Amino acid sequence: MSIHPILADAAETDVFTVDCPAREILNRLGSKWVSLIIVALADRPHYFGELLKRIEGVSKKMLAQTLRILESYGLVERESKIFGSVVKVRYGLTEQGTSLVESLLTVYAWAQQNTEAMLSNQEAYRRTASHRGE
Amino acid sequence: MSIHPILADAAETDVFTVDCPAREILNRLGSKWVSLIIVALADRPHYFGELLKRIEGVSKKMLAQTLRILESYGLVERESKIFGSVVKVRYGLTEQGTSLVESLLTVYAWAQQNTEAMLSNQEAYRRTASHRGE
DNA sequence: CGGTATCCAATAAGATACTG
DNA sequence: CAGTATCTTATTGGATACCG
Repeated sequence: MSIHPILADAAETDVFTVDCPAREILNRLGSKWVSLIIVALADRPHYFGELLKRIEGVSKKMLAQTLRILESYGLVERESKIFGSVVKVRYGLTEQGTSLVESLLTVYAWAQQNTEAMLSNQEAYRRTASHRGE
Repeated sequence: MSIHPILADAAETDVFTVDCPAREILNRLGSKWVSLIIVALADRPHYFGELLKRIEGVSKKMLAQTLRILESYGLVERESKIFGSVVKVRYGLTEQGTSLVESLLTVYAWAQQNTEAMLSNQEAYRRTASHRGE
């Protein structure tokens, strides 16, 4: 197998280097809620409350905090809308944010197709237990 | 924009659900070293020491621990080889592990192309500081 | 509704030392 | 060389309460 072109490119802005900025970003994308929020916004913008309900398990704190980070990166944009006396805030992907969706969905699809095999493999691995003193 | 087919599929094994197994896996993949190790193994198998040197910043502990997790999932396989009196252990991707590489590299490529813009956007965002009491 | 502030728990990760 | 064990620190995430 030859070296993948993207991997070859990586040798210049080397992700394997400690001070690679992209490595920082990758770590951010890997945080518990980031990709989930981006994927949740993939089809259309959502209001804060909608996201809170759609993404089970996320707290207001984490949702707000993560949206703030994504906004700072320019992946997500806020829009306040007035409804009578209440203000609702709608979040949507920017063009840059949208450009990430396709890649994330590919990983998601992979996860959905491979999770079962991975988990059963893991169980078999544990039963072997040649690596634990039990 | 219509709902992406993958996202539509997701409605069944719903990633937005708290007990979605794929969500757990996705979180695992997002941990600090997992994707980096898989990408590092993309072109060819590596010995433990090679990985330790290639992936800057990783400690022996984290490398061993993460490799153990990937092995348990069946994404990575170990092979011990005898060289005279010393034993070297070579790690390589399984077929399943290889099937993940392409998706990961797409995200990596995106990160490398967008990191600069994101970081400068973030700096501008901080300067605005309309969200901090300073 | 859409947040913030504060405090606390869980987990991930790092340093260091030791082993076959 | 390729780890493991132990301890400590850093980072994340969650619960709760309060605010405009």
